[in-house]
Amino acid sequence: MAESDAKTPRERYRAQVREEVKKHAWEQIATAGASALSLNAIAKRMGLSGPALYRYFANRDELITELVRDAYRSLADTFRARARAGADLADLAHALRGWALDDPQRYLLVYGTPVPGYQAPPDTTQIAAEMMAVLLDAAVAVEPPGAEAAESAAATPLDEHLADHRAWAAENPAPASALRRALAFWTRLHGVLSLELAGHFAGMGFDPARLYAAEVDGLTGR
Amino acid sequence: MAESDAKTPRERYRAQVREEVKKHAWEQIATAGASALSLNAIAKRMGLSGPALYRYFANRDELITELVRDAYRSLADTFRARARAGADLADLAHALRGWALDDPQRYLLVYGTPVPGYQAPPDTTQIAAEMMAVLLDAAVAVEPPGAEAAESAAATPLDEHLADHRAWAAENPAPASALRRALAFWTRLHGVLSLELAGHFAGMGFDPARLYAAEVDGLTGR
DNA sequence: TGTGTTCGTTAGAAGTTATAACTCCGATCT
DNA sequence: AGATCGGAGTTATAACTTCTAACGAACACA
Repeated sequence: MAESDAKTPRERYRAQVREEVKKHAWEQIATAGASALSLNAIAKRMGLSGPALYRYFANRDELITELVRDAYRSLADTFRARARAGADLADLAHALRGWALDDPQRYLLVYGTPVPGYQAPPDTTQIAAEMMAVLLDAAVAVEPPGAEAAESAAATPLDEHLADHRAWAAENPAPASALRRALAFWTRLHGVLSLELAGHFAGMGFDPARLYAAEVDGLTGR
Repeated sequence: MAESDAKTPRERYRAQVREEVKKHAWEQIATAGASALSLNAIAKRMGLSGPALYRYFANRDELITELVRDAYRSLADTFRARARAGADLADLAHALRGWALDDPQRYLLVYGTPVPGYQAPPDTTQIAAEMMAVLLDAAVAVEPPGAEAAESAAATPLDEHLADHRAWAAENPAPASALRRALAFWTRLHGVLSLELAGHFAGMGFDPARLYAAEVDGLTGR
């Protein structure tokens, strides 16, 4: 959708084909995972011959990177939309779970196993930073009021460390306890989600949603 | 190591070659990830011709499954060894992190992105159950004494759910609060570890080890 | 010493990504 | 309108991959 605002008819057509390629790629990924993504198969399903796709994507990696980018954007968009609608930390957690379960492979494309040498393109880390900013604001909102001045609850060792290493918080003046909460939100919920999506809870008998909800409760002040 | 106790010389040789194949496979995985594992490349490095390896592994999947099995066993062994040496929950957490950082791709082979249709072989889920048993015992050990009878701390909604869905705890009579603690141990530490190994903390400025330590502190009763 | 199993080989089928060279259509410029 | 130039799609091809089939040679064992 982002690159469909083109001037020339050629660019319009080009953007449309790229979009169609990505659509087929997502379908393929959803059923067989990203590692099984085949440019040839996509081309054939589109009625094209293999090498034709190289007019639109330099190589397989570029296509996958583009999919990762779109996935990141999708998650950041839902986060931002929810935040604008007044969502609190618990709402964001619920949105995250919904987004993940809606298309597990999309979640795993973002947060799953990377290839060893892979370096995320700068704009995706930019998007990730935006998401953390939204998360951080929500984390600040649930901090007990008046905590900023006195740092009411005793600062943990992690708090002290984060107070000195807050590069990722940019210019957000959130107290260290909020940084810690935002970080825990991310890692704990990802912990439950990724194990659930990978099927590691299968056969254990309990409901992952309850475990998730319990972590959310713990994160939002019980 | 497990299958090297063979009778006939042929079986000895066979087991030795299988072991060497796996050794090369691990090297390849460590540098390029599991998705880039090439039977052909392994054969050439061993001075063999491609199809020769099919005498030892039915196909690529069987080799990878075997590697996953070995990884599981390795993790379960270090857990069990530590537990036997009197390790508490914090020690187990430390061992887990060491094991993961020692060979990130090995950790990701166990807990990383699976292919959609993949069903873990029964014996690996068996090994996973053993690990949970060790974890559960350690979780029971840090429960406040006298909790079993009165369930001292108020039972959370998750506790009630786990009390009714404790299939994975087998015949372990641990209180629900211990089940919850063991589960949180697993998901929270995996959350930090997997994001760290996947490089999602890169550029954020803080030290993942501190975050990990903080989660361990929270898990072991502060 | 003979016999049969197993190992390793080459050949080949059916995939994959990716490049090169060529045709052809369409948009733009004169 | 007509020539031209760029981009789309084609086929052919190279270099990979997994995996099967058929063959020869080596080795253990009776």
